[in-house]
Amino acid sequence: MSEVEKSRNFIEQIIDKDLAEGVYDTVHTRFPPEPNGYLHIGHAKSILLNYGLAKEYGGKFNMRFDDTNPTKEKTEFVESIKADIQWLGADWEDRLFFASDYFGQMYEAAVTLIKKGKAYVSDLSADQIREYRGTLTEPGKEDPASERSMEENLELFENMKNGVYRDGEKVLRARIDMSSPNMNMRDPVIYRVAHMTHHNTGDAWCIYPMYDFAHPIEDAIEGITHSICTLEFEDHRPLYDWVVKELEYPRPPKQIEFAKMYLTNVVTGKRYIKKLVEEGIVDGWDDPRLVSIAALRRRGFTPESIRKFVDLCGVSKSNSSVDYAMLEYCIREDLKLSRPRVMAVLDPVKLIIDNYPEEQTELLTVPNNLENEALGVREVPFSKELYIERNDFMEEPPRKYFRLFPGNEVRLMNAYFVICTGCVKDENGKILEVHCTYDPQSKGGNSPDGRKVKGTIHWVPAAEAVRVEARLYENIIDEEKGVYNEDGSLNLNPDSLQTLTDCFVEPALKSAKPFESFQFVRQGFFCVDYKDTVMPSQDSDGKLVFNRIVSLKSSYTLPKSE
RNA sequence: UGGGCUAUCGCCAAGCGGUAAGGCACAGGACUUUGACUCCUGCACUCGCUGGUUCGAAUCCAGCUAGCCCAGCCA
Repeated sequence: MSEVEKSRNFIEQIIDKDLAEGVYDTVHTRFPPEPNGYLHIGHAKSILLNYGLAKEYGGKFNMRFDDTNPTKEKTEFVESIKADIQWLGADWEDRLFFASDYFGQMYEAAVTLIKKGKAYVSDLSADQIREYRGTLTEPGKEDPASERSMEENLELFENMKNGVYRDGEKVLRARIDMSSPNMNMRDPVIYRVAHMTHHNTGDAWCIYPMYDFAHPIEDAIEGITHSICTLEFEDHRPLYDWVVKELEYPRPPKQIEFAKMYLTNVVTGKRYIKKLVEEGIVDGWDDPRLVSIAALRRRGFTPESIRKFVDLCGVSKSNSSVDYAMLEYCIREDLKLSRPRVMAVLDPVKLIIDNYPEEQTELLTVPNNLENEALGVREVPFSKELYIERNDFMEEPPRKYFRLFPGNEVRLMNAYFVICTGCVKDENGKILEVHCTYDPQSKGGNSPDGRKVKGTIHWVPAAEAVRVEARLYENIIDEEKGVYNEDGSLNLNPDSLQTLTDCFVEPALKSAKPFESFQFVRQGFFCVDYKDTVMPSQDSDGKLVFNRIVSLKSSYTLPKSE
């Protein structure tokens, strides 16, 4: 009766302690993307982690665009990022912020540092700064400008703001320690000159704060308690702490780092994806073979499945790569009880019931999902000519094959028992049609005399079935060789997309909507592709396209015989 | 080679001095209106290595080894 208590991850343990010791009396998190691209599965972990923590502790979660570098940011990404996060179910309520809205406060903060003698304007070029910074093993040298008077620094910084200098001519540096073993502490640049139009502030500013200076201020302004980021920022934490300390924020936020999540055998790098898109190998950043949030959505993953996945993966500080099978498991789990289980024939061959009345069609009422009655029932027409899966018939069956072969009786799912009587082939031996006779007493799939059949196969009515396109997607990268070949070209799996154009689904699916998912008996889970689908209607043929989300676990192949 | 971080089953991941949770994957078996699903069962005498402390260590100490990150006026 008592469930095993779920172990608390290391971040929860830190928060528990902070709360217990009164360091904070609430939990306030945030997700701070730079609007310079689309979100992928890795971001989902960060989003859901931050949102989940806020919810768990009854705190708040902010959405904030970290737009401090106008050279890389665009408004179009702001909208797509918001849409993805909403789809995932992370609710920022009325707390949507832009770092650029704090530029005024950041400027004042910089002035404060200058007045405290903790920042100075440097005349060094980017190259010189690099040179003066030293190397990993050698300490850096003092900036010649580091001893400038406070008054002069104030004037110079104001000039920077007023546009007297060209890009790169002057920067503001924090005065910390040029010989620190931590490169980030060697008088980091905190403000640079950039004459550029910002997507949010336009031309109001020509100086922009650097991440290391801006981020802690953003967090402090918003009252963030736990500023969660990824491992590569660990070395920046001393600088983060330095900023909030020098600026004397009362209850400064605390930075906590966790390991990014990687998925095995999928491409996540923006560079690679850009190349795939440019070369026309994928049809955009939402191509179902990719793992951007939009791609996963298009392929048919549900927000619930992503949430479950992130939850299952856990949080830690060790770099890891999660098996793609875990993601597949999560979507199967979600869909198998929540979506109808319908019949689709991907590789059709005609089945003719010789003793079934020529002109007769009956409507069979079948359950949508045996394990979830709430999903109701639907009607499927049944008549003399049907389509069945080509591999559901074998003229000479191997051992343990218990579907259709001459003389064998099987059940047509939800319909009747049929006994196979043979097949018709063309001159090349290709099977054109399979013949059988049915038992009228076995309607619904059970015989009154109680006899059993070993096999049950799925079918669609030949006349009424809807012709559709099915796409079977695989991960685009070959798991053996990696992303690149030796000559630098991308190493692509040529079978990453298989399109089957001659498929049939039950007529009930004619009204399927974009993003709607179904479980196709023995074929796996499919989702209507919103991008390519043209809904069939009475006056047009239309086009219904299904993307396979994930296949069933080996139900498609015969078990190996001993 | 300076600094920071990480190392527990094929993949994630608990564990925080008292004698290795759980999930995915995998393998058997039962069940089944599809062989899926479901249900059982199995799956680390061992925690990167080597020493030490202790009645007792994956957990503490020391020394190694391996991997990741840092020398943007990116975030």
